[in-house]
Formats: sequence, C-alpha cells, structure tokens
Amino acid sequence: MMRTHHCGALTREQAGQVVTLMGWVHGRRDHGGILFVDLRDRYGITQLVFDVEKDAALHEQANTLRNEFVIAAQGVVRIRPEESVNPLLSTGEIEIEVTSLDILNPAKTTPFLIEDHVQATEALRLKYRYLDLRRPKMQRLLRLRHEVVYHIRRLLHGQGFLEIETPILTKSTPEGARDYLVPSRVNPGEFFALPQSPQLFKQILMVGGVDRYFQIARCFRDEDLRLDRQPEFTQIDLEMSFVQPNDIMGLVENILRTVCRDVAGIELANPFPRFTYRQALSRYGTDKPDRRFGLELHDLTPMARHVTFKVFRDAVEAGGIVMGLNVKGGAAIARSQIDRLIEVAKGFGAKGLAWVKIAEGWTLESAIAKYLDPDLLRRTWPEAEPGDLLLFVADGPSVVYEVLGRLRLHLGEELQLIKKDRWEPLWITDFPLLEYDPTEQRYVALHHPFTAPYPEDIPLLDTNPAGVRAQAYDLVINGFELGGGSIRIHQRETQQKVFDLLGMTKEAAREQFGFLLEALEYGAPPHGGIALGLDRLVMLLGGAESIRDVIPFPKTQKAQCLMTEAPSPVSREQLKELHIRLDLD
RNA sequence: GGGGCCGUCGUUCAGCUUGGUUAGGACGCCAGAUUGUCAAUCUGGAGGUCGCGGGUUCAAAUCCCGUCGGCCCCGCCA
Repeated sequence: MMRTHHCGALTREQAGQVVTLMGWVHGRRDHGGILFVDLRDRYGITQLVFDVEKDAALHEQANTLRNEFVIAAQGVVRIRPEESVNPLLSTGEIEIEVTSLDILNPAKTTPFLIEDHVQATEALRLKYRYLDLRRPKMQRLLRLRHEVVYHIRRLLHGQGFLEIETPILTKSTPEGARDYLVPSRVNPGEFFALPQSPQLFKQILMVGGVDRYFQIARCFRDEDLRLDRQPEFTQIDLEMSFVQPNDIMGLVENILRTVCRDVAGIELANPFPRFTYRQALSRYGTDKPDRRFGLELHDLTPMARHVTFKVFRDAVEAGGIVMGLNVKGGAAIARSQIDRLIEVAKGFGAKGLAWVKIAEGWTLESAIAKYLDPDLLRRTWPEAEPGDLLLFVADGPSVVYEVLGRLRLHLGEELQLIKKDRWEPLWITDFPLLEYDPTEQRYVALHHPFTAPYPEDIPLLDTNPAGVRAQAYDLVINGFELGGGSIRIHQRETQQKVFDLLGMTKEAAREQFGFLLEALEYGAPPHGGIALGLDRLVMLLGGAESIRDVIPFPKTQKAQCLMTEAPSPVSREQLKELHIRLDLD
C-alpha cells in the first residue's frame, strides 16, 4: 500500500477520491457508534472516521488504536457536515471515511503528550528527543532552520560565493577557546583539534584565489554552556578578497534583510545603524546593546567634579567616571524596590548605587540630596524631569559600564520597557585591536590575532598598542551577538608584529601559524569576512527560548546528550590503541 | 571553580514556612457508557522508594548535612 497524500493535503477539491494516508495517531474521540481519529504527519492533521454501521469489524479494529500508533488508512474523502467543519485545520472541511486500516507499528504510552501546549521538562524532552521533535512547534523550528540555510545558500550562490568544506580534524592552537581534542592512532601522542572556526582555512582559500568562499560550518568550543552557547554550533562563515569593511557589512545586511523578510516576514532597518565600540559602551554600557528600549547611560563625570559628595569626587579624582540612568516616572517606585535594585547593582560588581527621586518643583528626594545642587543637575541632565528616578554609579569606567549596562537590561525586563516585537539590528565597529590582560601580563587580541588594524593606526602598534583600532565589526540583534568579522592582515610583516605584541615567540608563531605566515609571502590578496551564528539567528527568528530549541540534538549545561548519554567511557582496548592512559582524580 | 532556582503517581503542579490525616488536583493511562467530535463528554478504576544517601526526632515529602541531575547567571567563550 502506498501513501497517496500527506495529512495536510486534502481539501474539498478531492471529495469522492479514494486515498491512502499514513501517519501517527494524534488523538481519538470515541462516541460509541462513531469513532474519530486524528492522523498526524509533518504536514498536518486529517480526521479519520470509523462508523460501526458501515463496517463493524473495522470499527472494532479502530478501537484498538492508541496515541502514536503508526497506521495506514485507506478510504474516501468526504466533505464534512457544515456544522462539523474545523476551521483550525487546513483539512478541516473534509474527513476520511475509512474502508481499510493497517497498523504499521504500535506505540507505548509516551512519557509526555505530543502537543504544543503540554510542557514537559526540558530534560525529559531531550531524553526522548524523537518524541519532542514530533511536536508541531519543533517541526516548525526545524523547518525554519532549513529555510534560513536554504535561502542563504541561494543568495550567496547568486553573489558568486563558492561553498567549500574545510577540515574537521585540524590543528590545535592555544589562542582562544579550549579545543576539543581527537587522538591520532597512527601518530602516537599527537592530537587533532576540532575547529573553533574555519578561520585559518578560509584565509588560506583567499590566498588560493577562491575570491568568495562560504560554508555552513560546524564549530566546536570546549567552554561552559549558556542558553545561547553550545559546545558545537553552526556558523554561516564567509570570506571575500579585495574588500573593505563596508563591502562585507553591506553584503551581510542585504542577505539578512532578504532572509528575514522571506522566511519570517520581518523587515529590518536599511541600513543597519552603526556604533563605534566607544559609542556603544558610553550609551549602553555594553558592546552588544539591546536597542528595543531606551534607558541610555548618561555621563555625569563633569558635574561630579563640582559636587561635595565624596563618593563621586573620589571616583573622578581616581580616574573613574560617574554615569547614570534615568528611570522615567520612577519616582513612584517604592523604597523597598530601590533597595532591591541596589542589591542587584552590587551583584553586578558595584560598590553602591546612588539614587535621586525628582519631586514636583525639582526638589530632590534622596539620601544624598544635600550634596546635590538641583540646578546643576538640571543643566547637566536636560532629559530629567519631575517624577523621574535617577540612578548613579561612580567607579572605574569598566565597572560603571558593566553595572549600568546590566542594570539597564534588568530594568528593561522588570519594568517591561523592552518592545518584544521590535527588531533592532546594528553594527559595532572600531573595536580596539588589543586589550591588556593583567593576569596574563600581556596583550590579547580582542577579536582574533589575524584582524587587521586601520592602516593609519599601524604606527601606534609600536607606541600605544591599546590605542590601535581594528577593522572589525560585530553584528548585534536585540542584544544578542549574532556575528563578527574583520578585514584580515594580509602582509607577513604586520602579522608578525601582532604576534610579537601578543607575546608569542618567533618559534611559537612558526610552529602554530607557520603555514599562514608563509602563505602571506606568496601573494596573499587583501581579504576579510565574517561569521554569523546560525543557531542564534534561527532562535531569534523562531522566537525560541534558547538555541537548544533550534538544535535537533543539543547538549545539557553539563555538555551531555541525554538521549545517547554521550560522552561515555571507552574500553581499555580503545585507549591502548590510542596510546592514552587515564589520570582520574 | 562560584552564586541562584528547581527535583513529589506516566506528565505537570499543590503540600514543605509551623514535622503527625489514607500525600492531593489537572492531564495522561485502563475499563464501561456514548453516532458528529476535534483539549469530546459522563461514570468508575489503577497508578507514588516524595531524586539518592546519611543525620536529628517517638515520628521526616516537610528540619539539617552530603550527593546526583536539570535550568539561569558569574568566571570562561581569541
């Protein structure tokens, strides 16, 4: 018996036809003489009818059906009585009067119901992922992910990109994230690493004259998990030769705008707003701002020099800054709630959180009111007005940004300021190339060591490395870092200089990246690219809670797969073959 | 490595603050009834090592300690 239609296909057009459907028993409604069965597959649900008066034996057979049985049913498409039409189903105008039923496979009672509105715990869903994936919501996300990938392939192909695979078994490098290691049986004591990204290979492809490369690339990082971080994840990775940052940002914007419109009906701004790293920090306290609400940071450092409040003055004199948030209408917030905010701020690393309520007539209600001059405050902060609550943090710049940036998000969520239906993409540019790491006592690359500085900043590499700006750009949507890229260094000399600044010896550089340095000497074209987090993109487009919902078989926070129970111990023989001895303690 | 929330019939929750009843509701499951339902309905029934281990107590789902697991966050993630 062959399936003639899927379960979302039939309408009144097919009335009278003899059809065969196959699928899962989604539900069953027994009215005694008449029995309804909802048959489900990926495409929809079709109602089957068994009437005792038409065929008593068949009706009896149908009585043995249970949820999630896999069946084949042959019958006649029949238009439903008008009052029985179900407008919620695409097939709601018809039903199948079954003439023959085949049970292809029975099913045990499932641990949870295959329905969107029944919420099993995530752990249970992950253990029985094959059941979870049957739920319409998960089917929708699987399809969405496919559509995104399909459209991106189509668009990049149309722009002349070649999809090229790069090795999964590759070379470990100490820079960056922890590597997943794979032992080499034929090279005792040596290991491959799984790629954190195809970064070096795509640059080599540019040297290889490929001009435009892309890959839907699996990447691996052995770091702790978050709701938007899995040990293996997928990047939309691309690289182009002979380009400037604008070429890549423009191309990525166009592709994203098209994809979001075509697969989700979402219109993104044109062009995406751009902020420098400095601007983002000073306005939002973070380099991945959520612009679906205001509540921007306000700099009060100049005013702080002129107030008698010791906390402010001391902070400024120590080279720190004073910044604030204006909670519009926040004067109505209770003291107890402000006390909780203070604790939240301390949890973010603040020593304290000063606050001022502006009452009618610009009188200040605050523990520090006596230190503040209302007129001065009014001039410094023109947007502040009676009824507002002002919050202040005084500390070193990084602490102030961190605390107010996170407090801004906290308040955005708590006061429901975030416009959840908005889409706010943006670029962050002009990142510092390097950052001094006090614990390692050396400079580290903010992006990665192959990022090119602005040509005019190259002299600063010798005099003021921390002041060198990178030709790097991050893409942020709704507060999620969706991707990042840069123009790469294509000259050996500059690359060597950056390795030097990172404290890498010539020998270490040669050992780890010798092939790249060498490649740069054989006519490497100027090039650059970007990598976008596919999982995060699909999560946002699908309104999913975490990237686990858009990865068919994700890991738990302990990096385990609850279905396969990976990772798992291996036999002594396997280890011996790989020349590995365990040292567990 | 650290902080927080959670773990009770198959599932999802209540009960825990203040220790003491036969551990309860909803959904699911089983049986019966039911000829137009579509979260069908009605009646009845079964179903629990209260995550695990230890402690306190006459008595522990409840209090204490440890441990395992899930989630969120910090660190980490070039």
